[in-house]
Amino acid sequence: MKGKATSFDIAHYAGVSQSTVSRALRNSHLVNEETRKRVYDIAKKLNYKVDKNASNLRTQQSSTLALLLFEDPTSDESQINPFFLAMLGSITRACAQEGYDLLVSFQSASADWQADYEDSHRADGIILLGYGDYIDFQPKFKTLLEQNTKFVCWGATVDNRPDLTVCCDNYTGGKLAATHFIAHNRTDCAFIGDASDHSPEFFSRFQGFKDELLTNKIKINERKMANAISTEESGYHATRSLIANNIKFNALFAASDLIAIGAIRALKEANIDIPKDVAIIGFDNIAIASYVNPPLTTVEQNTTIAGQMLVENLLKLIRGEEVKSTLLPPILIPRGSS
Amino acid sequence: MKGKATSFDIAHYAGVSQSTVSRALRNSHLVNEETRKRVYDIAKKLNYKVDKNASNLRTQQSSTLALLLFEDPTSDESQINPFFLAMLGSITRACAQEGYDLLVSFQSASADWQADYEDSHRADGIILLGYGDYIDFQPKFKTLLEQNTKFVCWGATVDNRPDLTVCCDNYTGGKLAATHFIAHNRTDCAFIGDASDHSPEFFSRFQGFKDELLTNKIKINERKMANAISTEESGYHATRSLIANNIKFNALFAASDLIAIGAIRALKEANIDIPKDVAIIGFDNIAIASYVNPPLTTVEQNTTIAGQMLVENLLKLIRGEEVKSTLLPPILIPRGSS
DNA sequence: CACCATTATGACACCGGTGTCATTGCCAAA
DNA sequence: TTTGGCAATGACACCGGTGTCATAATGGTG
Repeated sequence: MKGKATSFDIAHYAGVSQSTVSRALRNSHLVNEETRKRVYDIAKKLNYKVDKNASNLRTQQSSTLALLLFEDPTSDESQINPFFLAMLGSITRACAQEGYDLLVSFQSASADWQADYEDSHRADGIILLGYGDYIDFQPKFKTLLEQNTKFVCWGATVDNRPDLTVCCDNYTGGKLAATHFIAHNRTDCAFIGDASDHSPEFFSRFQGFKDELLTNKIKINERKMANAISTEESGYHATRSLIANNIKFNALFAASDLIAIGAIRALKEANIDIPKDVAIIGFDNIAIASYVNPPLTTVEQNTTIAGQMLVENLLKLIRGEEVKSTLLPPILIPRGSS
Repeated sequence: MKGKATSFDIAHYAGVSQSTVSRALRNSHLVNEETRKRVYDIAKKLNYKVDKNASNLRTQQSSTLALLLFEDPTSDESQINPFFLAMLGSITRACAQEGYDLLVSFQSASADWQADYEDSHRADGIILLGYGDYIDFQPKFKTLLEQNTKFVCWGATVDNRPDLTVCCDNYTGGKLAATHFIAHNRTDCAFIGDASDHSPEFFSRFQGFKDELLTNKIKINERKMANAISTEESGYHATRSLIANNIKFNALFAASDLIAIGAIRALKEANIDIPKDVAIIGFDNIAIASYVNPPLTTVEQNTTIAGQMLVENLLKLIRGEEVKSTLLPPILIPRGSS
């Protein structure tokens, strides 16, 4: 046998028509049990597999989802944010569970990625995953909506369409951090992250943090805030600049664990003890968080559930079912750093 | 316009035949420059994308590679081995660079995964990635070879076909660890991993370690060896059992970083100081390694290069080019734990 | 025995491209 | 004027399935 077997080959050996083979293999009730079995056996013997391209072409769907990972353009090329890797893992699992394949692709936010995967019928829908400056995304979201592309995204809000977003309740997460500091009498707070609205997730975390402090009549000094993107390097430098400017604080809320880990490095270098001098709370609960020294107190986002929700909601969209907006509850994980 | 635009729509608007549209969009020199431009403009306006299913069906190839990740069946469901996540990241990048899409899928070693992706024309080739008991794999490798499926794998050797394997030089890596211990006068060595040949990678690491010690007239006591799979938990328990059995050693070589990290936890709990009482070396250099306390000395496998080599070799196989066997050089990264 | 419903199957168009071959128009060489 | 060659394009089969409609065989009923 040269090349791979087709349904015609099976039809030939089974002495039936190709139509019947196709039906038999899809367990149509229209085919005789005995015939079905004969076809199955021959298919197995020939190592036959349905040609997905032909099948997809005819049925106009692919049983495949595409995951587009947007990287922080400034981040180190060789390392991927562990939080997204964890998400990738859970999304892969969720897809497998639902019988879908997953296409994974890295994208830069500025590129022309809109709709490429879905328009070309490579995927039935798209999952967008990334921190970053979501302002770049809004016009592209519009294009996607216009073309009726099925997609969901993590974190970013798409205007007037909360059903397209799966997101941790970052605001409440920020409040949890503040509550924890207050309970431990650490009220001289600093924040490292991005308090502007370029990064809506970091922004919400900060808002929750600030508001909870205010509820307790504590104000956060603007000088005790530094910008950082979600990398260890960035957290390190932001913290160093606070220290260099002789800014004092006894509590530090970092918008992500990577930032927090960078901050720990900077503080240690400056001989500032954690948690005695400064208590630190991060965000995400990436795997590393429990292994750093001291172990990092953090606000957990459950990536397993997040991945499931993204896949589940996207499939609902594809099937035309109603989707409710999804806010995942954060949990504070107290460890040695606070 | 209902539904997505096809090349016939473009042909209609451009006043040419569909054949010409197809040629124009693929930059055939057979089409007039002016026509090409007109077709391009209309395609852009209609947001046209070539239907990959139709295209793949006709050309009998998919510009897609499949990555099958085999998990240690006993490992925690929710966490993925960070080393493989790093590999996944680099493979994704390498694919993108070569203009290939990547299908990612988790598999259990025992399942019927052979050839599914390639036979169904979803992918042109397969990358197999996983630690684990490769004995399960051998019969499946045979099937793949018989069916002329294009594949490469990480770590596992496929009989008589070294060209199908990309692998770190684990033996040399093991020697590096031994050399380092000897240089620091730590000669009372323990090993945690799997010294049997169920796991060829761990086995080679151990062999290299043992042989280098022997070269220096040092023998490793069998009682100072414990089995573990590549998880933190497993490393923790293996180390605890050594301690419980009152086995003494001043150097510990762990077959992977996760094992080493588990070992660190067990040793700390037993108030054994690292590196004063026991020096530790791991293997992989996962991201966490530099953040644990103390920072873990380890033998690095360069995941970026590894991913590139896997993709590159697979593409060569697909194109029918010759592939040489690939052994990647390990590097010892000295840190605080030794 | 005629009639109809039911079951099992075959024939065929179709999905949207790609590749081959035929066709047309035009210009230069014979 | 005829012939040959080239550039540009169109017509059409084909990739390997799926879905629809037509058809054949079977059995039960009046």
